[in-house]
Amino acid sequence: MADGRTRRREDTRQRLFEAAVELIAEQGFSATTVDDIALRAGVAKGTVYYNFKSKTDLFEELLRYGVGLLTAEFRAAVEGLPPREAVAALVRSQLEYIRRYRAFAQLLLSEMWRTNREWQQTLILLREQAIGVIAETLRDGVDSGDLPADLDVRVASSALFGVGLVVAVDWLVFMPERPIEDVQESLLAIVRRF
Amino acid sequence: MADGRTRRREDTRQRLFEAAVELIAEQGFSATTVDDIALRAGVAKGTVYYNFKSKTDLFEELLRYGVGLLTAEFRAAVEGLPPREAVAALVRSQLEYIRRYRAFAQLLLSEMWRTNREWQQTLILLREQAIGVIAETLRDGVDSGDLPADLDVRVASSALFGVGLVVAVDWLVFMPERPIEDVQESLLAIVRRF
DNA sequence: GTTTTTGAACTGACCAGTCAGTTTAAATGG
DNA sequence: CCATTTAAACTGACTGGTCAGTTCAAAAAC
Repeated sequence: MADGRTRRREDTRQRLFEAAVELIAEQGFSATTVDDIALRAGVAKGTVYYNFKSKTDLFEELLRYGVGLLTAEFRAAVEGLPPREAVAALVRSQLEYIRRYRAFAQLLLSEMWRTNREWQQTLILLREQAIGVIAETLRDGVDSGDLPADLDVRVASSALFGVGLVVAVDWLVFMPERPIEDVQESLLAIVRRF
Repeated sequence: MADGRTRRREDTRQRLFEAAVELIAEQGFSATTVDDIALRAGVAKGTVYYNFKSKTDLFEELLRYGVGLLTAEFRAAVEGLPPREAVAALVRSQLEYIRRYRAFAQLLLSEMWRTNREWQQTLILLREQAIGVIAETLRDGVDSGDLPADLDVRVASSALFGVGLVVAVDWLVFMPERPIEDVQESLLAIVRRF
């Protein structure tokens, strides 16, 4: 299972992910060359094609991987919490996730609302996956009466997701010196009405 | 001033802007070719280079033009209004602007939080220009006591701008059937605490 | 007659993807 | 143990295609 080969390969894929996510967040997908990615990851170009079908495939797997992590954190964060606290926990975990994987968040922000790209379907699916966890939480809150009955769950959950993303990335890009607690507080204040 | 020649030229530039903004919003800057832009604008490739120094130059002028329009609308919207109404007017005019120039808004959303692109400086400057109008309005509100004295104007104005952008684009991309009044109301609800 | 646009041809840089060859980890077997 | 074999993992030069940007003569618009 964890023999030297698979370990080595996992390590290579990880390094390729990291290199790709940074470069694509900085420059965008098309402006990032496979040579760049290989160079930053410290591997040969051929290795990229040994590990991934194509540049696009690398990107799609990267999206799946990153959103998978986020979704898992969301699920862990709300586990067993009553609705209102669960919402606060969601906001907190989104912020922490974005601080940790800032480049990935920038990449999502850049690509999430585009149209007509080849990976668009993948991204819409992943978006629904992440927003789905938020929606479940809000739904529970509405059903249990903790949240207002007239709350439009679909709208509220996608707004929550989008607002968190943009506020967090804006924070990291333009006012990184600001402590995370402040940002948490501002976001929760904005969002407390849910 | 407005003779037939300059008018014709303005018209050509306008068509090039429109073609470019749509294509770049869909695909990103690098993936959009000058041939594409000329084709969609219904113009020869040579015309692009007669009217603009380069592809990058076209893009920068486009950013300046689009943000200039937004800033002008902001200014017109707050003209003579008391602070709290002015904030509502800002939100409303941002939404209407984004509905009208959806592709440009998508483009801003994609490019605004990137780093290391050639036009990054231009974009930061333009961002400050637009956010500046919001900040002035909030500042006035704080000074006159209509808004809480402890409001962090810098943070609040950039949050206001970012939240409006992401909520509006999300609306147009994922729930276009939803009436603008609903979205206005949700946004104002989120933002009313300012 | 001047400005603007056309359209086609051309150049040179750049880049995704390929593939024949090399290195490395681990399995085999003595 | 150590030597040999195997195939997985990686390498990097190379190819074929693409595209930004240039040029220009001729036409169209004013």
